[in-house]
Amino acid sequence: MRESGIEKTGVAEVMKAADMTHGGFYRHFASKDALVAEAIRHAADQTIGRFDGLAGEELRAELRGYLATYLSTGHVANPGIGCPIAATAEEGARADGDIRKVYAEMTRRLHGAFVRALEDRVGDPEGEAWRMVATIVGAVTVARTLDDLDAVRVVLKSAASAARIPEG
Amino acid sequence: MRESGIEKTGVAEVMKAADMTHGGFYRHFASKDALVAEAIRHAADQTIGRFDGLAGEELRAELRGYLATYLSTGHVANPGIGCPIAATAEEGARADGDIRKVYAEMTRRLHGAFVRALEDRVGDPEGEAWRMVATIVGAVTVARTLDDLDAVRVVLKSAASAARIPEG
DNA sequence: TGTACATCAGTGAACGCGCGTTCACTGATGTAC
DNA sequence: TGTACATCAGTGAACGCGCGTTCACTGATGTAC
Repeated sequence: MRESGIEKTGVAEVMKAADMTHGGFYRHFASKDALVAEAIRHAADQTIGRFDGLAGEELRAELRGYLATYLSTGHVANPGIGCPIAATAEEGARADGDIRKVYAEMTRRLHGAFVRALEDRVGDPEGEAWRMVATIVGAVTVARTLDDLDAVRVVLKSAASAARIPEG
Repeated sequence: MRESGIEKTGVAEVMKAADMTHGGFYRHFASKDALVAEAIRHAADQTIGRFDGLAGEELRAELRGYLATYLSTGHVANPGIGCPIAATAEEGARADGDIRKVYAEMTRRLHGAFVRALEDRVGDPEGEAWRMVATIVGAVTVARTLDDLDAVRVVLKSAASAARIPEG
């Protein structure tokens, strides 16, 4: 879904990836929307769940690694295994019901990790965390529209220098 | 298309909006993809074409107004009349051919306006311009996933203080 | 241990629907003489 | 000025296709006695 878009990913395709026929799908999910909500939740767990329960320097170290990977050409080229916000937020924002909620939770979860990492380090952790989240999501979104790898690198580099976790 | 997504906007719907039946569509466009390319080009002209040919303080004043509108709750709530990058970049990045090119051009066009406005004002106009573009696109993208207007305001405010055109 | 039965994940065909695209046709407009 | 014809935007029905969803059925598994 991150790779081809939520809309374009069919139930049959998902079931085929699990080596099954599409008929059995409704033994597991009430609807395609239920699958989408679950899939986004799962993608969020995989990509930003690693900050849950972390704090202090441990959290900051984890976030520094995260930022380096996030702002890489590999992430730009491979939305399928990357951040679900950068890959599908526009589609998610158009949805309603459960899916809408899952997106709001996911964004808040990522923001929350930055807030915890910045507490006692900057004057306005909430605002500073939002600025960082906006910068990295925007950088990858914008970079993915470009067709020139050199330009992609410049975008990522300037975002990286603008979104840093203060040192120890 | 900005409001409902490119994929979800049908040829029949477009023709109906023009008070016609869908059959006549192909007298005007070779395919739906051709319409999409043209529509995005048009949306880009409408929203960021206003910087073409401007320079110096005139350009900076125009950009300051643009930033104020861009980072507003109105823009977050109304993708249909807002920035095509923030509304459809994820879909555009998945496309190929002409559509892909239109997106790359549009992003470069917005970036170019910021570069011209920052020349002789900052050390690294290219990088600084990319940082600003990433920040505002990311802020609106992220804000649209949120379901709480107060949180939206915080996101926009911190992006606004991070993306400023230097005075005078 | 062996038999009868209930459960339920998975199958595969079928459904209704909306989509992009095609096409024979209409009818208004403009040009040639 | 009037007539014959070409052009072409727009109509509306039809097409093939892929989609989400339903459903009667299968067959393996587990439980009760």
